[in-house]
Amino acid sequence: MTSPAVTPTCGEGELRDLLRALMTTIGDKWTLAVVATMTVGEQRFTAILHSVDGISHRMLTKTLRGLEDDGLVSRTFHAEVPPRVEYALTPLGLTLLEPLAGLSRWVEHHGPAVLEHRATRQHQEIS
Amino acid sequence: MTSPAVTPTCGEGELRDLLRALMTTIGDKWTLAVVATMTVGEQRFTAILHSVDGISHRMLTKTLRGLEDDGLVSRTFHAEVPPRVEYALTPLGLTLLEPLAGLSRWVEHHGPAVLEHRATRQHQEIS
DNA sequence: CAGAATCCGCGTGGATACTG
DNA sequence: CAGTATCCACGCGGATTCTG
Repeated sequence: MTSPAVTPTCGEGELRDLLRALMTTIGDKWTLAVVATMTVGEQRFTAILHSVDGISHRMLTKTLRGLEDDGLVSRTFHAEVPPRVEYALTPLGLTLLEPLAGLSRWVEHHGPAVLEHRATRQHQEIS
Repeated sequence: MTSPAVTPTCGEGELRDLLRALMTTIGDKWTLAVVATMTVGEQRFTAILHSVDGISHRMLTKTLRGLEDDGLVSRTFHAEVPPRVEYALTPLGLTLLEPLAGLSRWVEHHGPAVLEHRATRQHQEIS
């Protein structure tokens, strides 16, 4: 058959463009890991820094800025000494977890198959 | 509350790592658009090239290579003159459309809200 | 403790030209 | 028509340093 019955929601270029814009955001190197870490609740900067493991100081700041700009994460600054900043998923951010879980399930089921395909690539890599 | 009830599937670092690896793939600049285009059925190289609009010759090749390596897209080469190559989503590739549609729905509902947040960013950009 | 600023290497992606 | 190869610019991301 030349026309599969599967027709996902994306039909117009507008939506596809917006979709890709957000995918680029959450698909970047650290955003996903940070969001995953924050599902456990409000976290301090250094707590996230240590949880994510591998993320640099600077990248965590940038990632959180991005999430904050998107309205997915709230930032609460406590002007104490020493200063304390708490981050948490906003209601909007929480809604993202559902489709994200769907993707996660797909990875659980088909991820290994993808990796096998990558390993046994047909067009062998040049010597 | 400090511990939301939402606990997505991702709990272990293993899965989160794999998830991010695949997110990076499908979240890259063109993969999503190409997959979306290919939901309509088997396509020739140039057909996709014109459908995606904005993608360069070279990037389409690389993107298709990636999808092929992942086993999401099949490549059929017809040794004729002129040569003809047809690409189609594999069964595995088709399974990806479901979670992708979930994400697409999220973007439909909450995407505009995200864009508004981006526009009215709290920490004003320095003059 | 949180984060802004600087420097820099590297990968990505665009334009172009060449092959089969 | 489909794909590869080369060149090059830009932005991401790491390491480091400095401030409140």
